[in-house]
Amino acid sequence: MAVTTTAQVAPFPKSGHDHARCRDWMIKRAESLCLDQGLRFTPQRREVLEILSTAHQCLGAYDILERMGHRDRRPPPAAVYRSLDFLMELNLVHRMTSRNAFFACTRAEHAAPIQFWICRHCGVVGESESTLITDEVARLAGELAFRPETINVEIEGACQTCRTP
Amino acid sequence: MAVTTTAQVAPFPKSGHDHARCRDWMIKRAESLCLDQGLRFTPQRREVLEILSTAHQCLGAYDILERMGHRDRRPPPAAVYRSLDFLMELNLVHRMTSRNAFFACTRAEHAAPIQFWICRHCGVVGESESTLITDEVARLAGELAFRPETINVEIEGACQTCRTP
DNA sequence: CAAGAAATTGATATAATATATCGTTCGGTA
DNA sequence: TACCGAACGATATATTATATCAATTTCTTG
Ligand SMILES: [Zn+2]
Ligand SMILES: [Zn+2]
Ligand SMILES: [Zn+2]
Ligand SMILES: [Zn+2]
Repeated sequence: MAVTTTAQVAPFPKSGHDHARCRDWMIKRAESLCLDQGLRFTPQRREVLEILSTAHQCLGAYDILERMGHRDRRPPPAAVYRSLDFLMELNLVHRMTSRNAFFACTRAEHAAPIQFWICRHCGVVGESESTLITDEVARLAGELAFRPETINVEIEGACQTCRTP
Repeated sequence: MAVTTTAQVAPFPKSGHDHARCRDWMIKRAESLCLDQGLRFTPQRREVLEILSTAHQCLGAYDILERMGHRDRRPPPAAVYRSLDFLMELNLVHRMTSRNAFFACTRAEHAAPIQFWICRHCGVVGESESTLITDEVARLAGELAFRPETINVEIEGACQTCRTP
């Protein structure tokens, strides 16, 4: 495969965009993905993904929990983690390790390892997919005689919306 | 400043190297750094750094705690976190967010943001300093209209020692 | 449909990580 | 010595995550 030096950049979510549309798209994608793989997109898993995709930002597991089940009939913590594990396995949800938080993936495909961008002010998360970074990690790994298995890149800062009031 | 496409790579700690020598070097560096800046390198802070630099791998805050004070007279959790905060402020210690763990920095200077490499088997941590990755992050940030403030790159995998038994 | 297997969820408890608060001690300085 | 601020001790609590086992639901097969 050819190694390109250009990166494909995912759009950072716009400030005025329609969250409901995002959410519907992500839910439909989850449905078809599960259908294809013979997996069950249960109501609980759906609810977790709906909450994350509507929020469109990082949420902690207990933040998600608080929004589930309409006060009564709230599931135990383990249920949230189980749903999150399921969704992360399918790359429908990612974990932001620097915040112990989770967010819904906005990309159609994951061709390569991705980079996460999170705004400190509004908590909105963007994703990019730079092959250049991936290639450089591979090159460094060679020098270090290290075999990489997972690559985690998280950049915190300020998004455009929060810088231009 | 010129932008180079080569990266400066820190040595990954060798399997047979002398931990005591590492530790002594790190302690001396901390001493001189605190002296320069008029900061106090107290016995508690020293003990935390000694533990981390001797271990030469990621340790959780409570792992560090267990090794402090010789069973009796063990400080409370907050004390460890206070020392870690102090040491991280000086870049003498880094936090591995994907593991909620801490390790002693092995570099003399931090010219640029660094990348962390951690072996899943032995827990040993290496650091690299790739300007290429930093530059690419800056370029992506421009496209995303994002202002980066912290860049966290963590690569998990297998080190050479653990792959060649 | 009935029975059994497998996956999912509920319920409870607990582990692991991190912070808040406040009073005391320690170090340097006037 | 008296003072001030940094550091520490003590206690409590918050936050994040997992373990275990029983109950329920769903799927499979006869
Ligand atoms: Zn994604
Ligand atoms: Zn923002
Ligand atoms: Zn370092
Ligand atoms: Zn190793």
